[in-house]
Amino acid sequence: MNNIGNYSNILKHEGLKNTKHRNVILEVIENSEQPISAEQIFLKLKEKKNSISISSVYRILESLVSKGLITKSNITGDSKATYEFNRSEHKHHLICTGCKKMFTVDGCPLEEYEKRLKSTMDFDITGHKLEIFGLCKECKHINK
Amino acid sequence: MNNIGNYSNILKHEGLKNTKHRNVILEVIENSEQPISAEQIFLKLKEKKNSISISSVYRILESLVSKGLITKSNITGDSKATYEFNRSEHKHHLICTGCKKMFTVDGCPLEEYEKRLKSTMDFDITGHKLEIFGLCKECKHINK
DNA sequence: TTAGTTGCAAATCGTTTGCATCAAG
DNA sequence: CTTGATGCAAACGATTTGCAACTAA
Repeated sequence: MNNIGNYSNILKHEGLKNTKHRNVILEVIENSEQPISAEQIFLKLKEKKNSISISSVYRILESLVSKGLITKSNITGDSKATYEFNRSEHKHHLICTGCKKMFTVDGCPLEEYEKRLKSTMDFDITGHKLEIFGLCKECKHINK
Repeated sequence: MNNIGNYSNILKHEGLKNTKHRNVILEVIENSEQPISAEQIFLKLKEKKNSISISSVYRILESLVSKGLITKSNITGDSKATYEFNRSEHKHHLICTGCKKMFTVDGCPLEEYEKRLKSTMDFDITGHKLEIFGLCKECKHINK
């Protein structure tokens, strides 16, 4: 619950105009427990009586990604992209293949490994995507 | 260069009919150095004078994925899905954000980590996707 | 013979774009 | 005022689907 609806400093710092839509979208993404799709954002704004067109959602998301404020992924296996707030802490997600819920896990097991790769492969590593699949506490018992 | 065009045993074992198309597609995927898209497969078959419709390519890919013979990912960042042969060895890819080439690295740094997660999160892990981004030997000098 | 497989064209889905209008700086 | 932001509808690319013809088992 940070930045209650006020991201103007951040936006100004990135050279983006401070519009209501950008503020609300940043708020929605920052306060979302899970990575969220463009359509889900669009619907959230509708709930909040903040009418916006879906194309503007996409355009805003693109600009926020390009400024590094949020991150885009295509992880769920289906075709929709999802977006998440760029926090300093490094997190990954457990994705339940049963109920499709995502669970966040703190920390990242890859730091050492990446250092090793950097020297053995002569490859400058700038980032990674890691998603772990399985069955959550509840779904493992349902035995589908 | 395994299974030179003959995957009939594998297909029979999975309860899939042994058609020429399925054989050639499996061959193309198994012998591809990198994850390959549906369209690339379609074009490869054309080269090989094995005319097929793009919709059949998608249908075959879907059935091979569901049988666990190949794996589908949406990793490249753009919207196309890619497919790779399911080998027993576990491999990941370095993706160069400069030239978009992929480099395969053997081994996987996650086995221990997953065991730990399994106990701390009460989550049965069945798999994961890991892709590492950066700049390859050549592109890091270009300094874009 | 028959259930599974294919090609084709049309449909769908997520996303992007052109353009005229509008609003923030 | 000027540049960037928006809404709308149309365009787009990747993938899916309905249906009739076909073919492996």
